[in-house]
Amino acid sequence: MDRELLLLGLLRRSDMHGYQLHEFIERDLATCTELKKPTAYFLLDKMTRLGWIVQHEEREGNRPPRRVYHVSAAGEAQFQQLLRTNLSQPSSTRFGGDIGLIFANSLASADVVALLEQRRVVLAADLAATQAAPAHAGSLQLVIEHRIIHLESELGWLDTVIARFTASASTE
Amino acid sequence: MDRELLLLGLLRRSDMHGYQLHEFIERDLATCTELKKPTAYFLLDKMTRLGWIVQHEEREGNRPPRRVYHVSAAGEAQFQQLLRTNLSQPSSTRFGGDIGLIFANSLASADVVALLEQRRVVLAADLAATQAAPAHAGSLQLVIEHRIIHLESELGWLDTVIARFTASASTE
DNA sequence: TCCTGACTAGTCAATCTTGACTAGTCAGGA
DNA sequence: TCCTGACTAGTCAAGATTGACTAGTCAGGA
Repeated sequence: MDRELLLLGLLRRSDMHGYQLHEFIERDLATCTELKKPTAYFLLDKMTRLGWIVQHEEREGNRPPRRVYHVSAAGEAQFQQLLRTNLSQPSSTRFGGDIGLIFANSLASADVVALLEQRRVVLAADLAATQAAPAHAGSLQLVIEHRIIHLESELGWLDTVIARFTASASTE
Repeated sequence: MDRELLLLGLLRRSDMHGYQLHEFIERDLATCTELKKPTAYFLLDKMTRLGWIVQHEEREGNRPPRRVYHVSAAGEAQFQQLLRTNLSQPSSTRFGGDIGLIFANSLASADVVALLEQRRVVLAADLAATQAAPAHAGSLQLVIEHRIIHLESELGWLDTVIARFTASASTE
């Protein structure tokens, strides 16, 4: 339901059409969520069926008409509900990268170390890029900081993992 | 592809049937991944089509026959490939819980604080439960530790967020 | 003027995921 | 013996997600 919350929250600020929503999310919110174009349209259609938003055609110049979405009263109520749920419940995170570690003993420890070093480089670059990002206004600042803290934590953990495999590589 | 890696990795250890795989994942690997029953069967069918695994019927007593899966040579190669990719590339994490924070200014700061306190309680309980888990053997130990470190980091971050909203609540 | 490449706006088919269901087996009590 | 509830094994249809595609607009150069 996070994506529905996101769309409602953006539409609540100002009416938009689908493409505009998608662009905004890909450009400005890429750090905290992903929302492909067809998914955005799918969700907008679903929310229209549920009566959370209403759409109307709009025509600008001689460009083809666009569907502009507007949050209804029911949608506003839903937004409040979704927002409270989102804030009060932690979203459980699963680390796909841990699955490889479960099977790491299929490889020589030296190989595992080499592969994890690669992972480390990408992670460190991601952290550096996030830290270098310009200080954003208000609410997005929290998201950026969250990301930085998370990536720092990941790097620290990864280093302990690498250290362990390095140790076992020397005794093989 | 993480789920394919997981299934291949488990089947490589010993042949299993679908239900058995699902049970094992739900019971022992719930901390690091989720894999619903129909998804497991879907992926097993797909991997069979791709030639990564082969299935054969097996009958025990007068129970209904079961399909037992076995990793083929092509599947073994694929496993190595997927494992190396998984280890060398960090899996980018998205925090659905951050979406609510983007719109937190729609609520009174005092309300946000109350909601985040709830989130904190659940998170702390999760951490306590994970720390209390019995020390697992070898590779799963890494996953548990990862989870603990992550949850500690999340709690620390959440506390700074709560502090900020508490501060702004007092000036409203 | 005409062409090219970029931008806008959205659709489609294929794939993936899941809640709810079916259907057989078995152990233990009434 | 018969019934109930739990376990085993898997299916189905509905819903969600995405890569690849379509089709119109527009600016700028040849």
